[in-house]
Amino acid sequence: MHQFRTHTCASLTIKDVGKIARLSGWINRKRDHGNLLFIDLRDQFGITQCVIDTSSDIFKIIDDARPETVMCVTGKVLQRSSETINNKLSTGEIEVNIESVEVLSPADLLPIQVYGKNDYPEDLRLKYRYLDLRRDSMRENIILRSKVISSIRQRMIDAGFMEFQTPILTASSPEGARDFLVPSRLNPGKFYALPQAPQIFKQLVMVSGFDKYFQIAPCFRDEDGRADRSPGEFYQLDLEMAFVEQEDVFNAVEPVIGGVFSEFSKDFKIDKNKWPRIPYAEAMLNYGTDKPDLRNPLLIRDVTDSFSGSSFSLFSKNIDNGSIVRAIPAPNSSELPRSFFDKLNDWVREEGLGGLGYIIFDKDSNAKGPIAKHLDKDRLEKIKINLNLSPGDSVFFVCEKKQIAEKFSGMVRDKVCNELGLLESKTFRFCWVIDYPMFEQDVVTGHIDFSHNPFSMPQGGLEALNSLDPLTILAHQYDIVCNGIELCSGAIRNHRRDIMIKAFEIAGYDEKTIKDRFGGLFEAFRYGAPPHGGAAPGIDRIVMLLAGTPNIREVTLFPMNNQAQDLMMQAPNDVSDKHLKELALKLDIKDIK
RNA sequence: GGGGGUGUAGCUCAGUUGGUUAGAGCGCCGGCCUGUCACGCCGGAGGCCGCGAGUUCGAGUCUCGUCACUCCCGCCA
Repeated sequence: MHQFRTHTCASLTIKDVGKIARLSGWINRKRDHGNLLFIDLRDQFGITQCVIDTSSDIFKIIDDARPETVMCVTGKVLQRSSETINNKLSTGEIEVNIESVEVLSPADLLPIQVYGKNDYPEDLRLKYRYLDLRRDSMRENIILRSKVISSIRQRMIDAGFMEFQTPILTASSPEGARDFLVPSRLNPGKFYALPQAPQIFKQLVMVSGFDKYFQIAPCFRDEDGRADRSPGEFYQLDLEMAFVEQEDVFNAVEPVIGGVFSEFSKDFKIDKNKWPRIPYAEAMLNYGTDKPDLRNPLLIRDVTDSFSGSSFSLFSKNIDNGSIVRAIPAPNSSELPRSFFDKLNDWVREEGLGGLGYIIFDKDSNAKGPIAKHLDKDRLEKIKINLNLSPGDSVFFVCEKKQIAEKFSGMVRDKVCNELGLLESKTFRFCWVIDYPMFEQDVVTGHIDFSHNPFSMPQGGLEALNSLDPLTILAHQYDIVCNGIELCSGAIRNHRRDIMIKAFEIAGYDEKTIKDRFGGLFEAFRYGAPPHGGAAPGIDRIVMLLAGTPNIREVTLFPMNNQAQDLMMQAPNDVSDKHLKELALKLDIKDIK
């Protein structure tokens, strides 16, 4: 007989009755009836009830063992009587009568209970992560993550992509987030950086002549965390393809991500059709964000015309000074109490907006509310048509400079949707947001810079850069958004030195800057680079959505806390003077604290 | 770096207007119990009320500061 087990804790069934079985696992739960003792033995796969009574000479060993003790039990598989069957367990029709036992590893008193559904503070859960991971929900999430990654990998391989590894110790990149630095012993005073993404490497893979590349790639960025963003590190499905147009990338990525969501989302609806392609400008108008949640049916409209030159001077004066008015519909809200409108108004004020105008169209389509009387019939009618309003609907107005109006109209759209319960439930709604602007202007300094990343190909190529207002040039740059969450970012890359030089020139950088910052890639483009493009879906966020959790730590094996500390490993940690000396480093922390 | 929330037993939480010995459930320890599977019943241990000042005859409760955790803003090409 095997030293540890003949079966897992989920595998014994009625068919095994009468066999001698050996199981190893953790004591999930003890139920002590004095002369009769039940043990639920647990492993990754399930739970098997084991039973022993006082007549046995090993009773005391088991009676003394604490929950989470690891033990190996051997005994006959017994059929349970009909009234003692437990339908919640796959093994609920049988139990193992313990005839011998070996304690493989005793457990001390537990800082957090494994059994049960209690919540525990996150710092405790992180410190004792191995206990937390034994609990059902964490185990299920981590197994889901493993299956999702395995499925993604298989789908990519089936689609003709090849998986490569790119360096972890690499050069610091001047753009983007702060780098994690690693001192070089052999090159004193110099540092490696951990890659923020394998961006340049994957482009070099294309230049190297490989046609389709992917990698489940760790990415390191030294930025503060959020609920949906680990401080430090996260994983992307990094992919890149040669000789492709934008639609080729979409047609490669859509079935992989859509397929994974179909495979692992139990009772959620998923759009089987081609995902909508929403231009950035359209997203900012209709949804007030470049991360539109399509489960929300409300659409924002521009109603600047309807207020321009009206007797509602608060808005019309602002319009004269360059503000615009955006309107958010609130269907079937005319009968709601006054507090519904006041609360929304109070809320936007707390968020920093001057206030929120609104008009209520009652059941007879009469316009009510503080600003209705300032608008004549034609203006009101125009608003109704513009927003497709019916009697009984209301509409909110944000009057501000474009950027602020977009932001707040988007926030109000979300809020109204939540308040009215309009969010489509149990569904994943995907879209591509396309046609991002290539450049943006700093509001304060007026400086023009890349809006997304400098590697994207401008639409219209060199000619566009030479002839158009930079702020009107779009990039072959795209995101996947699912339920209002940015899942993926990608682009058709700029593979031409002449276009790169021009694009950087517009952003105020000379050729030397390109060489200094992206010398390896820029040099590579001298020797024949294929047109290429790709994308990088975030693995953690995909798993979060599928697991139904808003917190990334729930789908991460060993996460750091918000201060970027690993409470279990106690990282980051002090290092010895010897270690520092070897690296030619001296600490000087007083100026920072 | 800024703002919000939380901090009482190992854990989840209650604690009235500032007033006697700070409570409950889970867990732990002991006892009883041969069919439970959230087993049940009886008993017990366990408290720097995050920490430090202050107001007060008196502070878990009020004020200020500070620390920890968390959420958000900044940041995340």
